[in-house]
Amino acid sequence: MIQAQSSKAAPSSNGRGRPSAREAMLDAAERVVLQASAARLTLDAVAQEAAVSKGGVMYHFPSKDALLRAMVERLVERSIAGSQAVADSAGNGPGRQMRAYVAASTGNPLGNDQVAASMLAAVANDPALLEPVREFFQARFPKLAQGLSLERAAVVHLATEGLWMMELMQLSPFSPTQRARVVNALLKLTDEGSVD
Amino acid sequence: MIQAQSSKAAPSSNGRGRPSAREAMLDAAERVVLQASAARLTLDAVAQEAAVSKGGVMYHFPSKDALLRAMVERLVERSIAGSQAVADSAGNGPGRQMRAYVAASTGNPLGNDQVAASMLAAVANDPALLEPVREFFQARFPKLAQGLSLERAAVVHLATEGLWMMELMQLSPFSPTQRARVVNALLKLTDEGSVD
DNA sequence: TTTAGTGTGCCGACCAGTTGGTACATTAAA
DNA sequence: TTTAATGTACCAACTGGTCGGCACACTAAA
Repeated sequence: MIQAQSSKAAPSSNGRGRPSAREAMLDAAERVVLQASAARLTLDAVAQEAAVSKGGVMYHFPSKDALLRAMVERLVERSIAGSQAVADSAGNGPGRQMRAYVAASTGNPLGNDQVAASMLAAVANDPALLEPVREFFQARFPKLAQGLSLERAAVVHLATEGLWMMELMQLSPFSPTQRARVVNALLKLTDEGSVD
Repeated sequence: MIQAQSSKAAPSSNGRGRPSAREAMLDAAERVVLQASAARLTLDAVAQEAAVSKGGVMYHFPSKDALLRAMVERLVERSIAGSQAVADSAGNGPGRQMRAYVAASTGNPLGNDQVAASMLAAVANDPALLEPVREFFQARFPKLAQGLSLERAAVVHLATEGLWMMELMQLSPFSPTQRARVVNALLKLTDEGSVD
């Protein structure tokens, strides 16, 4: 989807510097989803994974719904930040934004997995929770499409997200070599005018 | 993903003619997922939606896992059938298979919703359940790609699946008009050699 | 033709474990 | 001492699953 922050030096601080147990709990929640399943994302499981009692979890997230909303919120924030980083590092030539996005999205699969976990947990429990993600997508697409035709931009965007989602569900039919060729083709497609 | 059978005249019969309550229960399960969420797919909910007692559900599906596996199994069967129908209706020219697939996948969203519901239930509860789907994908891609370069075929395939998945999660940033243009572009891309 | 038996499909009560959530005690820092 | 942060104990509701029974169709012996 969108690459996360470098994820190591990233935010273990809560607003004003203190290392946040809250963040650790959200991380734990994502781990539960990735290592087990969205259905096993229970408050108990999060507490155990975060090495905290359930009371500790309930303090930061007064309900499971609140936990899920926080997961989505954080994933959107990360996505916005990552998206911004991508935007900054890329120039303004036609297709530059899209190219950087493709590179980032098809790159580190680890950071993306966490994003995926949160999304999965959200859809599984209540699809309406994805509303913020929807807004993010709608806001981002025009930026990515800069300098490209709608068609070209959409195809590249959809294919990139499609690849990500299929790999998330481990449904991708491509070998590593094939995958590399496909990613390359996507990058080439960000050159408006290129034949293939 | 792949369009289902015409879904009306479809199979309400169980092997040898008798209208199958089993199928009705699978339908009910999909409805629960679509109208509520994957997390609310409980045996009780299925029973209620199918207007049957829980014992009735347990008779046909000795465990929840069995129910989920049956959902996946049916979705794959339907997909194979739909895929076959598409293959038959399309010619053998380069890209014909892919074009028919794109048309079918972006066409009736209703049949696809049911497929989506089953997939969602599966990933949410146990991603390993998707194995049959994975096999289906791997077997189908080469057929769809007939007459196309790997790159071209992959991009169209991924974009089509991406569009489907994003719409499933209601994340698509496109207006109906835009969507039509995008689908059109995908269809055009099945003409190897076309610029865009 | 009756009748006893047999298998299928489903019901409904029950059970033990889990789940989200509450209430309150406890601790440690400011 | 207050207050943020966490632990402990508990609960009602729900969950997946078991079990005995029941109605019906069908068969086969009487």
